[in-house]
Amino acid sequence: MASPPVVLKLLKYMTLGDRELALLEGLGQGQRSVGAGSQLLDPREMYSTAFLINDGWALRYRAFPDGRRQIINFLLPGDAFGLGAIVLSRPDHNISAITPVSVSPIAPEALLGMMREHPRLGAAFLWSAAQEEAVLREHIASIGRRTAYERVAHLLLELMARLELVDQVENHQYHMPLSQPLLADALGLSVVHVNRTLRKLQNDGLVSISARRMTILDYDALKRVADFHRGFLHLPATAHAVPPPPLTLV
Amino acid sequence: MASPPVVLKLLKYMTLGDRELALLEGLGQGQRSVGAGSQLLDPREMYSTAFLINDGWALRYRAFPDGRRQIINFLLPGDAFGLGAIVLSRPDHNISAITPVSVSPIAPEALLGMMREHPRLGAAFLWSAAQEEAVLREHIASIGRRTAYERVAHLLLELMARLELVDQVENHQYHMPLSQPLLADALGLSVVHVNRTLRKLQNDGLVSISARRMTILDYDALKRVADFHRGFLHLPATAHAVPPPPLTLV
DNA sequence: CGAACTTTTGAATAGGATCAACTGAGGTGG
DNA sequence: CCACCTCAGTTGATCCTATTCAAAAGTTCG
Repeated sequence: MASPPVVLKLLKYMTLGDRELALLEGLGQGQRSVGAGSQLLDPREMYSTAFLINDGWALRYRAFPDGRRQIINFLLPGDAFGLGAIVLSRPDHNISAITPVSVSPIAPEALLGMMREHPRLGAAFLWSAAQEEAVLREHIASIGRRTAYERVAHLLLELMARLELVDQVENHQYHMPLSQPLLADALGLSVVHVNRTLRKLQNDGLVSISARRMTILDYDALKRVADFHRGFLHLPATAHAVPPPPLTLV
Repeated sequence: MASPPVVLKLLKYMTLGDRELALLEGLGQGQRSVGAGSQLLDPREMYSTAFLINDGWALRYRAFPDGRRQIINFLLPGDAFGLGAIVLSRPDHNISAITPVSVSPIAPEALLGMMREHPRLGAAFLWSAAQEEAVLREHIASIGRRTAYERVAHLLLELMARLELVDQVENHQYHMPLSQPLLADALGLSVVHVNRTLRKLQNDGLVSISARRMTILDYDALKRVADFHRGFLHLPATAHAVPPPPLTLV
């Protein structure tokens, strides 16, 4: 069986020993599946347990009383959520499933214990959290100062880079289950404008989209447009357009 | 002598014992001061040590090649920065001092050690980090979906709420050293528009500004305009317009 | 097959940007 | 001591990016 995405991802940061790998795989126990659209986290309920996403996409959003909403970030396989449970009582945002999603619950104390006894694993998780925060920062830069065209370009590259960490990109091509209304709420744009912008990116020959498959046709041009830097993923080796080969297992 | 701001802040989350307080105060050793405009963190240099802000304001920003820039967040007394040093090699953003700033260096390992041996202090720091991330999320919601008027209103309330944590608000009034160009880069607006928006907030009788002093005249109206929720600070007690009294020292 | 949603396009509008100009407050060096 | 520079704040006029409104056509799915 293939490694769960969280293992694939952490291996991009450091090599892990057998014991560490076993522990990580152990986290994947108790998988449960939820359908597209399910609420995974709700501010009206208390935090309880955290989850690791094994498969599928989810989104974190802030809803306004008048119906507006802003998507904070997308959660991909290998990402965790709900870790606020360690120190907070109630979430301040929603998380819901975009596609059918498979998650594994993680007891926050178990995670803390693991981090205490295996500092290298702890560092790997901290790296993952730091990376997520970097994504948030770049998102702020995007909606604050990039034009619509640049914003969309940047998001498409960010998603590709993150999916590469879990080996879900082939030939600059990946499955992208986001509808245009979702993109609009993520990028702070209207649906109409997202549509026109995507169209223009395709007309300009930078990307090609069909049936939820995204193909990056001109990576370098897109990178230039978006001022995209793979460095925000904070990979240990020098980052390139082509992802580094996974580190060898011990 | 008054408690350093980091102590004031963490006491809003939980009571701390004598030993814990002593350790915290110990972090404030080795203060150094830098002038307004100094660079405190630069992506061109490697991460080294982290810092705790004792006094003054700083800002974290992402600079674009063509001169645009986006301010990610403001750092106030009691905030830490540079903790990425624990797991990352190089920052992906800049931090620079807005006012003269006094900082205390913290060796990342010392912090980790303290968290290991004093889990309650560890939880308090995690709370502080979670709070900072909540600010980032709300910032995304702001620039993504709030109008200019709402955005400015929200920022003014956010700053007040955060300054309350370090006892720097009196009578809905606080020192606000941000120029309009800075506000513009933080809110994703042009300077001209920030100016007009601030003017309108004053004409509407919601706030009053003079000589870097911000006075919130109509907290409730402002809160309604901005859809501001004090809950994003994740204070343990129910949050009110008026801050809860500081918890008694053990 | 119909309901609900997504994608797409056109037309009109508006929120905010850009350009330009003037004022005032510090700072600095001759 | 004042000319000169820079930067913050302000206001008017114009432009444009992105929104809103509207409507049609394609998709998905029970």
